[in-house]
Amino acid sequence: MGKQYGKISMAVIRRLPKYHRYLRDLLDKDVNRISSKELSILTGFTASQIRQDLNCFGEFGQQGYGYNVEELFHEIRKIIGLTKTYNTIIVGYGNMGRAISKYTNFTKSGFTLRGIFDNDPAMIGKEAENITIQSVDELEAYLKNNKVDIAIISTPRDYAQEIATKLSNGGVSGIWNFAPVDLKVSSDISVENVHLSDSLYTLSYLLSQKDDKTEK
Amino acid sequence: MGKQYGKISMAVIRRLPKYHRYLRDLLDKDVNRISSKELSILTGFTASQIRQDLNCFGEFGQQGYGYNVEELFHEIRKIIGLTKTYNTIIVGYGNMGRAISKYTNFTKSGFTLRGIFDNDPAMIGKEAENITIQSVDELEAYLKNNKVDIAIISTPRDYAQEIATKLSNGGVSGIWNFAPVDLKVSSDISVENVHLSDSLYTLSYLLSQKDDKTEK
DNA sequence: TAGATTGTTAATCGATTAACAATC
DNA sequence: TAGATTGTTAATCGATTAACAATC
Repeated sequence: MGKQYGKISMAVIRRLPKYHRYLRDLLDKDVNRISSKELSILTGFTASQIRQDLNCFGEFGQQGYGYNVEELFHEIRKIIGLTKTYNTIIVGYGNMGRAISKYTNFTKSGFTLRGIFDNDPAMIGKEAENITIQSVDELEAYLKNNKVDIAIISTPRDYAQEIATKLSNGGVSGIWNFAPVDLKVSSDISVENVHLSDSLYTLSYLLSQKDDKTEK
Repeated sequence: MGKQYGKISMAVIRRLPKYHRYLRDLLDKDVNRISSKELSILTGFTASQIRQDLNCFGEFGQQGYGYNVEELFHEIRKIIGLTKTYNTIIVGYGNMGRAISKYTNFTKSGFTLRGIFDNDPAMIGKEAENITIQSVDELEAYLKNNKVDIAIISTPRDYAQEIATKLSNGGVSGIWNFAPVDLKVSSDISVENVHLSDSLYTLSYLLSQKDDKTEK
């Protein structure tokens, strides 16, 4: 399932979701065709870059016409892997874990929540999102019996690595990590980090620099 | 407050929080000195890159010795702007807004939550985090009377641009945006996006590519 | 002093942009 | 057909890596 492409740079890969977003919007507005030039105005990428990006995956356009929005949208969905479904679990059901689990967009997109794990005895056994919250102690057994594609780590910082190791040994394919640490896992596992404080700190830096400009 | 530096690339800026993280860990472990070589092992950046990065902001090291951990940590904090405090508000108090507001790390770091806004009548007037939730209708008046450094947008997608415009007109310095849209605001405002679905889609792409490798 | 490691310049690598022939 | 726009190659730009003199 899904085509295997040559070596695609992370820079290109991280632009794919943005193409997806704008193409979906265009589709919602019943736009039929779009040129790389028009798409460049929307996305802020150059037309040249857009054509280069798309050509990593195939020839989706037509000279003199541009791209068919619906067709390109579906191609991008296939490229990203959104035509598949993913068995997902959440480990760490605190504020962030809950917020993620209730983010309906994900389930709608084929990321199906199958399990919730926490270490708080007060929580274990309760229901959330139609799933019974399990103890993290049962995580390893669960992984033996169930194929998990994506595990979401939303535990406190100090538990994250330990959980990641268990997930890694348990054969999980990918980890979506919300804990503020860089996980060490075997190289056959993909880890995507959401480092919120790193993001906020970046904003902090930009603001500090701005202050100075206006002061001088 | 804060030094004004030359043109620093975003690539460098986005590495700063990672330096911050590892230096804090080293400080916690009472490590006194560290060389670019040792730091490269921890962070995964090359030693050369680390020295280049740090030299954008000053000469913090010493030949033959390396860097003093405590000193470098505090320099990085100053560079990022973590020695200041920021008046912060949250607009959109759904699952994500709540999760962010309870993320104690932020308040500890000097990001002080001053206001919460939502458009749900059932919520307005209630207390959360010792703050009375206000109606978004009062946002503009609030901005007239209060200096807001950072506004967090965690509204549904379709409200985000409208809110961003109000924040922009109201003189907010920076926006930390959790809504899955690219906001159009005046160029003197810094916007830092947390596009969760973009992040998940990136992971999805990586998994799709992996599947194929193992199948062939 | 000798060894270690920085700060910094030069070389390399990769990503972005420009240009244009092919063609719808 | 003429105009538009792609796919793709070549040129440029910027970021990373390597090298090394300076010096603690």
